[in-house]
Amino acid sequence: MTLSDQLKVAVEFALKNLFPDVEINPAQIQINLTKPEFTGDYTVVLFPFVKLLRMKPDALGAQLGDYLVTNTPLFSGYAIVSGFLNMSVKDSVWVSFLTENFNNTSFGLQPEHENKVMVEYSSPNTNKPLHFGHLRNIFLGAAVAEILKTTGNNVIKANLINDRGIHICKSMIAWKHLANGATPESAGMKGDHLAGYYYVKFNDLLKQEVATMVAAGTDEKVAEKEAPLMLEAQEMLRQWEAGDADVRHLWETMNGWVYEGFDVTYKRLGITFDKVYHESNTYLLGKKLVEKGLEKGVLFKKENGSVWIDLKEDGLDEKLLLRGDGTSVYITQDLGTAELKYNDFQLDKSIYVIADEQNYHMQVLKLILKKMGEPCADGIYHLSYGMVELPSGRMKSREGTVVDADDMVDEMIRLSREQTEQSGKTEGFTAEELETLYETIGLGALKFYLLRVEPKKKMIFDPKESRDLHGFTATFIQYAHARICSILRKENIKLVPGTNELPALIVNEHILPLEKKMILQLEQYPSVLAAASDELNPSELCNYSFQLAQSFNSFYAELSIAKAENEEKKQLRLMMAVMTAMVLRHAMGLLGIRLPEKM
RNA sequence: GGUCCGGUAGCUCAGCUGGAUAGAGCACCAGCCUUCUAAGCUGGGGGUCAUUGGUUCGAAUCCAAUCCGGAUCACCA
Repeated sequence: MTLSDQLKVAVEFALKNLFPDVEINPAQIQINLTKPEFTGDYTVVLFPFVKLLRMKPDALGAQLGDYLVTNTPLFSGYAIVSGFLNMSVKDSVWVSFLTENFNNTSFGLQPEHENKVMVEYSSPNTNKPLHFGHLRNIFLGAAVAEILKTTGNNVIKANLINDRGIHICKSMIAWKHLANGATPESAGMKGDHLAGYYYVKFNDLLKQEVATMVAAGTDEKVAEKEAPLMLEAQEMLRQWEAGDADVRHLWETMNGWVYEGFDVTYKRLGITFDKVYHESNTYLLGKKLVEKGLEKGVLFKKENGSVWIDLKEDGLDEKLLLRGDGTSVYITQDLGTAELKYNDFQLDKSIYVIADEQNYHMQVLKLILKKMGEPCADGIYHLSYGMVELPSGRMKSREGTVVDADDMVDEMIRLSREQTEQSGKTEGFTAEELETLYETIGLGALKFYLLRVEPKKKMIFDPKESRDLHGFTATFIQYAHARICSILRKENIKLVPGTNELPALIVNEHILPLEKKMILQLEQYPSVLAAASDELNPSELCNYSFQLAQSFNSFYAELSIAKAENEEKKQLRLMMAVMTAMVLRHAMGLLGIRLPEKM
């Protein structure tokens, strides 16, 4: 239990004892951190009780303060400032918190339980390489999965690969027409980039066809639907669903290239999955569900054979679930996948990390499953995040403004190399260690940049700002960690969790403000973790870690650890340093960001 | 038009289950390397928390209306 929680319980108990006749609602007890400009550590807000008890704030504060100081072992004193009761925590409490926890590898973690949660993220299409928008998705999903584990959940990380559909057929057709049998090897390209190249080519050719038809007098909308290439793509999709051997063969070959390309990128990003789903395997399940829905009368058929659901009662519209020609649409396969996931793992919760442009789609998906009485419906949760935009506006593949994921990673690593070399800090590393360091810094900066903003907010990716390795960045946190490691090296302390040996001590000295600020922040970590998990919000860990590193840097500039005033102080500060490094490592580790020991 | 999301410093963002004088980073200005790593530290300027009204001891935070920006409402995925 955190100190803040302990104080809350103590206040509740105190009020009950002091005023046994008055009913007090525990939810009204408000504990804040005391603002730095006042004396004290935690603040009890007195106003809610002033009215209830018909007492003046000062009188109430004095009674409550006296009670807490006398009847709990936590506080050394209190001060009342305009309706706020500021409690000062005993130095000995801070010291024992440190001694008990500085080396505790499960600090902040909650016990495991049976709750099964699937987090689906990444979910690429196999017609083009990963781009910058995918990176926000991937980092967010991976981080949320790790964060959920800290609160004891049994987490399954899943990737759903969108490997079928008309868009896939488009790159296949362009490849057939133009590639002359090119392979990733012969073209010297990553497989995903090769497929993406032909996807773009298809759209170029289609545009030409449409332009020709419009010039010949065809209506533009009609031309877009009836251009020969478009008809060819639709025909290919039908052949694919019918299992045509040639089409399937080409499809398998090209998808194989794309997977090889994705694997390279995932590996580089440090991203893994426990389970990979392919929509080519799930869309038929979706079709079966649609049939079931028809039998149940939840769905209905129109004259041309297309299948729909009526959601007007729920304030939505009619929604298409199966085309007139019997082929699936986007939501058909999603229905199947939802059911499959649930049956595979008996999920309590199924989290979809998907951009907010699909809020409506996800709302409809959940509603349809619910109406059909599928048990998987209740656990579906859409973790909706805002799109990544450029300062000039939205990224569009057709306009070539999409930032490629592989290029972005290269650029960040190149940048960290450049800045490390500029600062002349390359001594004492082997060439191999330097490469690792550049990757750690570059990738860390990229992940942090994308995770530091609250997920639901749309974010602007400013290439200039993202190049900055100062301030609110992973680099700042990595640097603080490297400084701690440097100190510990000199003191011959190895930073291996659970093995740090420092003498337990009783410090009689006064804890200085800079010291207390750090210990107080360390004490917050469990509640920060819990909040990040509750809200599925990794940015809380970014904010917290940055503030902790900031406090350490201030502390570091003012007070020496190695040359502390006496041995007791030195041990105390070493414990603080060890614990800070461990907490930073843990928090950043959840985000997939490594902290170097030297930089 | 309906629904959903956002609007806080020049820029990017915290703060939003109501609490003290609204915080960071970047940028700008002035200092700090003979002391554990200056990718750092210290200080400074910079705000009508979109607007208006309401709720109350107290509103950036809650409610209502309005304005601005975005997403979405396809036999695309």
